[in-house]
Amino acid sequence: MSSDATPTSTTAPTDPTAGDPAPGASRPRRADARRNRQRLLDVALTAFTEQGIDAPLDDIARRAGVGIGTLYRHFPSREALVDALIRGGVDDLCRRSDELAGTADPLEGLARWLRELVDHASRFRGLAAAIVAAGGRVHERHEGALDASCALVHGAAGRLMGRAREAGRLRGDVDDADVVDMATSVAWITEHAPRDDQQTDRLLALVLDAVSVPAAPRASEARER
Amino acid sequence: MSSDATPTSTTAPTDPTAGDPAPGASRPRRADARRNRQRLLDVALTAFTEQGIDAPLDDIARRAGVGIGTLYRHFPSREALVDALIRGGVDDLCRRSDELAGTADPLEGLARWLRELVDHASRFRGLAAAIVAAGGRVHERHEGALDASCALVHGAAGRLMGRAREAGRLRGDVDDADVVDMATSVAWITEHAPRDDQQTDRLLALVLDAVSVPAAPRASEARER
DNA sequence: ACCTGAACACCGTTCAAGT
DNA sequence: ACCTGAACACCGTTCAAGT
Repeated sequence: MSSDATPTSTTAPTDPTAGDPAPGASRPRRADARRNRQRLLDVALTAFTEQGIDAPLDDIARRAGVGIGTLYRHFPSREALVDALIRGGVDDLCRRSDELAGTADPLEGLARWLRELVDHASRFRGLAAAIVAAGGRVHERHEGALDASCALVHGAAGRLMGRAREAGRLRGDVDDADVVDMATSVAWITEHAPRDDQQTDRLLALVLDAVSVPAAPRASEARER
Repeated sequence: MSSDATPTSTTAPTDPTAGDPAPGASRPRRADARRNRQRLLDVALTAFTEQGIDAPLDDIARRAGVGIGTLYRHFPSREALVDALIRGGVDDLCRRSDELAGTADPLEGLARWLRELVDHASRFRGLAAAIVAAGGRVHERHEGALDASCALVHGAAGRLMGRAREAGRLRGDVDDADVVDMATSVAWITEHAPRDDQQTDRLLALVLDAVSVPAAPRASEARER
């Protein structure tokens, strides 16, 4: 409760992507390093929330009371810092995907989840763009720090979409990644061109409408021509 | 033919927004100023095409053979430079809107135009984001240099959408600006996360599908409940 | 093992001095 | 009326020197 947004547990022993060294086992850090890392995360969260994802890094280091070199030691790129901040939210989205897989109406499950994805991508200015960029950079050598989180999100989305498709409620010809991109771009639009309060819901409803199949009219055959 | 992309005629006497001084009449410039301005535009077009909309301005000035101050004198902001470059394309879009208003199927006219809008917004990296940002910044005091172009685009889109709506082919509850934003975000997605060649068409088809009403089934009444 | 901050690079923007 | 470029500000990133 002290900080309502502890982004990552500082030592997640089974974090699949945290370890640069022996994968899987993130060795214990020195006490001051742990403290510095956590301070940086706390300050960065505030800075990104206030100023967006491009907030100056030296500001963050200074406000956290560490040298700029320490920031770079813990987070070799801005993206790595962003990833550490959103990792908790990504985990939440994965969990929610499993929960919502139990929804009676599979399309409603997908709809709710996409809405949570949009909220997630709206956490700070610039995040939606970073997410989409990570999604479109799978084949590069310099792997982005957000790639793993991005893959998790796409996986979670895919599970719900597979279910909706099996139930005949999702169009067979839509690309799963397209749906994730479109939903993320709803967050991006709302961020750059906020027009009114219903905008996010309206746009998301449009996306869902476009990719879904109406509830079966008679449960037998429904020729669509 | 010397430069296949002369972005603006250097002295458009009736350009509605070019004149900072007496509106409407852009006074004749000195010969060297005209030349410098045109050189800057030529170089900027190349630079933006190659490196995206964030290409360094001093590079552009140097390659154009002028001092950086000259660039700023002609284009007080990066956006002003971008606007000058796309103004021709915006005019084209407005003309095309009028032409396509003659299409037999009003929905197809809209579809074609939106496809051209996407191509326009894809001209250089970063442009789609700039367009959406301009569209969402109408109420600010520091008016963006792209605002006028953006308004023209929205106007052109609105004409085609009004026509489609009158013909009963566009859903009554969709916001015109939403459609423009969604189409532009298609360009943005393709730019950041290019997955395959059909992506743009696929995404745009989704958007159209979401906002359109299927061709009237029997021409009489079609209760939607 | 970790921290520090000076040093460098890069880019945007202004403005005094010129023609 | 227009051009120039030095000067300043700002930010990212590295790395030698420390503990």
